[in-house]
Parts: sequence; C-alpha cells; structure tokens
Amino acid sequence: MNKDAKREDLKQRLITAAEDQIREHGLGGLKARAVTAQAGCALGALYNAVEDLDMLVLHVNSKTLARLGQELAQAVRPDMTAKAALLALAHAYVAFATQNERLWIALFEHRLPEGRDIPDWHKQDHEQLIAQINGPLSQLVPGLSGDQLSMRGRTLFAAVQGVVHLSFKGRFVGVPREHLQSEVAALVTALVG
Amino acid sequence: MNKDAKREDLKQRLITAAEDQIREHGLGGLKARAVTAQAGCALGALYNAVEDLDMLVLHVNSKTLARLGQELAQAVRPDMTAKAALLALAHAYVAFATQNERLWIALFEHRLPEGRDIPDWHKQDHEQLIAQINGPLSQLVPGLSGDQLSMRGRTLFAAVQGVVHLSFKGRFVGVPREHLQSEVAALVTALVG
DNA sequence: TGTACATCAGTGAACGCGCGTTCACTGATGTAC
DNA sequence: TGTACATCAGTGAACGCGCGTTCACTGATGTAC
Repeated sequence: MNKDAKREDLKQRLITAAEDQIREHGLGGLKARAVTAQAGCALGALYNAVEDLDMLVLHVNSKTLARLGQELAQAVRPDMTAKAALLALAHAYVAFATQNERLWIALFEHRLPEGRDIPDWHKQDHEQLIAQINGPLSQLVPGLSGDQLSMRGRTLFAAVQGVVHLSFKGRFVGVPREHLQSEVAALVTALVG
Repeated sequence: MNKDAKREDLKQRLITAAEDQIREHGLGGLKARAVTAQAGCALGALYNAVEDLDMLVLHVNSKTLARLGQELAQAVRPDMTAKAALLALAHAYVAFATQNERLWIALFEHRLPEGRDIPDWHKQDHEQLIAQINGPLSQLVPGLSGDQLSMRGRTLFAAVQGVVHLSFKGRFVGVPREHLQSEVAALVTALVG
C-alpha cells in the first residue's frame, strides 16, 4: 500500500470508528482518544487524516445520509401512486431512524462552532436527500403552487422528524415506539390525503 | 429581610439571571460565573441557594412551562369549538416559542446527567401542560378510543414541535419563519379535520 | 436594651477534570543517482 | 540493484483552556441571658 492509499485507509478506519462510537455513546460521547484507539492509531494521527473532530463527525453524517438515501430509494417503486410512495418513504425513514437511532440524532444535533461553515461536499449530501423526498410530493395535493408544495414538503418532513425525535427522547410524552410507524403513517395520510 | 427571605430572594435572582443568560446565549452558553455575576453574588453562593447548575436550569424550565401554560390558557375560550380551540392553542404555542426561542429550545435540550432523575415538582409542570393540550383534543376525531385519542394527541404535539424546531434550527430545509404559523395551522387542520 | 456567642449565608481563590489540539521526535516510504 | 538522502505519516506526552464545584475563611444575622 502506498502513502496515499494508507492515508485514505486510516481516514476510513477513523470514520468507521467514529460511527461506532456515536452509535454506542451518542454524539456527545464521541471522544478523540476513543476513536483513535478503536481505529488503531495514535491520538495525533487523527489530525493528519482529518482537519479535526468536527470534520470527522461531518464525514460520519454524510455516510449516514448516504445510507438513508439508499434505503429511501429502495422503498419507492415506479408503479406506486404518489401517496403510496410517500407512505413508503415515511415508513423507510422511520425504520432507518429506529435502527440507527443515535446516528440519526447526530444528523440534527451536530453544530459547527460559530463562524465555521459547512463544506460543500456535505451540503450536497443534504440536498440530495431533500430532492428524494420532494419527488413524490411534487405530484400531490392538487391546487397548490410550486412554492406552497415545497413548503408543505418541509412541513411534512419536519413533522415526521418531530414525532420520531420526541418518541426517541421521551421528553414530554412522546409516542411509544411500538406505535411510531402507525402514527407517522396517520400523520402522512392526513397531510397528503 | 430575614434569612429565609434573603435566601429565597437570591434564589429568584439566580433563576432570573439564568433565564436571561439562556435567552441570550442558549442553554449551552449558560455559565455559573455569568449567572452569579448577573445575580450580584459570589460564585459559591449559587451552591447555597440551589443544588447545582442543572437544578437551576430545571427551575428556569419550570418557569418557562408556567408562562407557556398561561399563554395557552388565555388562548382558548369556553365557547370555541374543539377544532377552533386546538388551532388557537397551536397558534399561541408557536407564538410563545417564537418569542422565547432559546428558552423553548432549552425545554427540550436539557438533560440531567445519567442516573439522576427529574424531581417531582418539575415533572408536575410537564404534566400540567400536557393536560391543557389534551383537553380540547379529547372532544375530537370521533370514532377513536381514548387510547387512540391520547396517542393522536402526542403525535400532534410532537409534529408541531418538529416543525417549529426545524424552522428555528434551520437544519435541513426548515419552514421559513414567516410561514411557520400558517404551516402549523395547516398541519393541525389536517390532523384533526 | 446591651453584650457575648453561635450560626450560617456569602466569598472567591483554588482545585480538578475532561478533553481537543499541538509538537518535537521517529521511523517507514519514496526518490535520486 | 544498492546506497544516501528527503519527506512526511505516525507517535504520544504535554499543553491549555473552560468551567463546575469545593472549602477555609469572614462577617452579617439571629439567639440567649
């Protein structure tokens, strides 16, 4: 293995290690020492492979978004009605969030320190996901302008996000997990029916 | 002023100071030194008046919940239909969250360290709020059992919470603030209509 | 009412800890001849 | 192919900082007589 390949290999091992750490301890429990220990390198090597811990988190988040995107893509079939497609998307989304709870939460919780902005490669991963959801939605709720439609899309997404999030956190009275899928389905049906 | 009164007075000043700090810098920006400086006492005095910083936050949160409760109570009138009442509640809720953004976020963000549990006096403040929302809801969506109704209530609450939260944080594409009220109204209408 | 004593709120310097980041050093990898 | 040299990834001890919490001390408030 040459230098570049080794460097890339270490970077991937660090991302995987960080992923595992977040999966196990949550974003707040991500520590540079634990990550490098798991990745099998020295503490300082992290800063050779990656700018800093924040960037490592962004890499993990991009990976999570990509995996989520794949799940969503597999959930919709071309012959589905728009409504069925949205329900399938919501179902896949909830399933993914449930199976990747802490990684999913990290998507929303992580914030860059003030004044630092999100690199383009990561922004693109966000936009790709949004586009995937807006697709089926665009054929729905007749009588709405394009702007209204896109707005309703955001609302739908945010509403689902809220139901799932509160269910996970259990703050106030969240929806119990065993009812999460059915309640989200009811929510989506109500909003697009 | 006697000892007890002074003690209580300092406690209130600390709570107010913490409230201001959260309002200005968010929960993460709450520092013991800044709070005591604003309250006009020494650092150590905080631990005389209150168990620790976490408990101080809980006091602020209880105060916020009480204020929110008042706003909600004023929003509903006895002669309203259940649907109108829910819409009024939602409107008041969004208005309150908008005007108390960081304090509202603190309600959801704050977590006690592992193993420590929420004191009863604070739990009660939560329950009171839930009851207030469940009231109008209980007369709605006929054909649902009590359990289903209470579940739908949680979903509704969580959905609204999600839309507001994502709008504030601006993560992914949130609903722009100027459309927040109307989108939440659409959401509530869809869910109970 | 005045005096002596006890209590305990208030003080703020110091402690302690967690943890991200740096940096002088080393040794493996790659290049020149 | 072999040797000398340069580069730079990898190392991990040490740095530095933020910040919650403690604690020995002080002085004001309250009590006993």
